[in-house]
Amino acid sequence: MTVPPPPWRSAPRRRAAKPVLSQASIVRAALIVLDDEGFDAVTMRRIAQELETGPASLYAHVSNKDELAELMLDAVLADIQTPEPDPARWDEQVKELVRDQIQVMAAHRGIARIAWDIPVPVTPHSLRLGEATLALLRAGGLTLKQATFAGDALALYAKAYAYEASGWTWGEFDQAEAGERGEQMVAYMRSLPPEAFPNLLHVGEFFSAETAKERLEFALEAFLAGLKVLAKN
Amino acid sequence: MTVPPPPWRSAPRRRAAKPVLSQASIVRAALIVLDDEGFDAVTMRRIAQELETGPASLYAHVSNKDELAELMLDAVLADIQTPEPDPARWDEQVKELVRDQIQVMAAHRGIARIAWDIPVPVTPHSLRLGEATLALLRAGGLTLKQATFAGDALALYAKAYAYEASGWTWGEFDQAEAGERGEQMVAYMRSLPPEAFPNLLHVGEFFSAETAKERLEFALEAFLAGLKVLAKN
DNA sequence: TTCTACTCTCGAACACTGTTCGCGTCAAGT
DNA sequence: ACTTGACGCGAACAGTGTTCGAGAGTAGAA
Repeated sequence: MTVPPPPWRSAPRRRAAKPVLSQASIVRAALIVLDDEGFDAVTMRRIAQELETGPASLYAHVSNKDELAELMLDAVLADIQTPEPDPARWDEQVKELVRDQIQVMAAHRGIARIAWDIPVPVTPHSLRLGEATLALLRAGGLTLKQATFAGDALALYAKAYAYEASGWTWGEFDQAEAGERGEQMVAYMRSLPPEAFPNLLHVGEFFSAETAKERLEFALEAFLAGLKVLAKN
Repeated sequence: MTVPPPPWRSAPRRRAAKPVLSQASIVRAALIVLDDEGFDAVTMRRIAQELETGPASLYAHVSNKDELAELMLDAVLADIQTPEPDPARWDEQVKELVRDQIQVMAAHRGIARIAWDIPVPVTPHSLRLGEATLALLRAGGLTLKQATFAGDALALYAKAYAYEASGWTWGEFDQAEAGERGEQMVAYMRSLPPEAFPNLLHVGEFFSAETAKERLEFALEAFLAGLKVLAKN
């Protein structure tokens, strides 16, 4: 029972009025929803709503939610610049690249979660990052095989770290609740039986959100120091 | 409109006939479903079906699906034995502990995925493992702070590795398809433009499922070598 | 200009999820 | 023997990703 539009009012010509739907615009909208409302809010319906349309419309430009996720990740990774390898400070460059990856993922809370849902990322910027990492590691004197394995481990750790970090700042608790939760954590650990948990007892203070960066730096430093040892054999 | 049971047939007295519902039995059933049919099959309905009941019945013993996930993880971690620290071979002990964690998670494909959904694991066996790791690292001469950070990194990497490994053997493709996918991978990488991806081009062969164990060993060796370097300062 | 062909849009529906409500039934306590 | 309280669970709700097919709009051909 649809009624034709009244002839005295010019037809709104919606098609031209609102920006055309495209893969890029869908990805952009999805990222906006992700940034504003978090991972759980990124549903096909919510994205469609953002574009003032229905969920079915998205499937003309994106075949899957998984594919959309891949596109989102790639769009985010595009912000990372890859350096020219400098053999004199290759280790610092590797660290920098990992830091950049994590920072970019932190800028879009929840993208790390999405990254885990993608089995093998073969998008353009993923490949670019992979190649750049390999080049740096080779500049450090590692064989291709060693570089491959090291790059895999670094990528894995970066994703894991970013995911955990996004959990801290976007679990289900908002910023205010996070601090409270942290203190509860410390208190709980202190309450453990001392004879069974002599070490864990005092760990609470090292585990706050403030030490997150420090934990990252430690892991990077240790791993790269190890790489230098292995490279000499 | 329920009809009373016919009097000539003795009422089945179901309540006593089938094993009583309990938290432990629910966790057991959930793990069976996970092992047999994978992560996606672990739904409240499927678990209930396994126990010959309805989904609502589970909520009397388990408040959440998240809580159930935590219980499942803890049940799996129970299989890991924690060693007495031996300062002479602490590094080998750390490796062994990480390997055990990964192996146990590989035994229940998909449990790694569940592990990521748990923000901060504070179940009994998680704590036991954490304490054991700290003890080993301290035996290696690390300060408590260093040990905490190192343990965090190792736990993160173990979870990440286990998750990726479970993806290879249980993505959406079954065993036969996995090999095919792997070869497609190699072929695709070979087809990349050589001037832009001189290193990635030759990486395919190192990335098969067969080298998974080798990658793990490399990462462990590098990280622990790095820890030894850092411990001396 | 008129008709056709084709692409894009999108309301409605399907099968599925986790979770809650509340009725009924059962087993033990008084 | 009767009450009581806890547990089992059918049905329903709100939400998910995805598909179908009719409709609208545009562009090209006759």
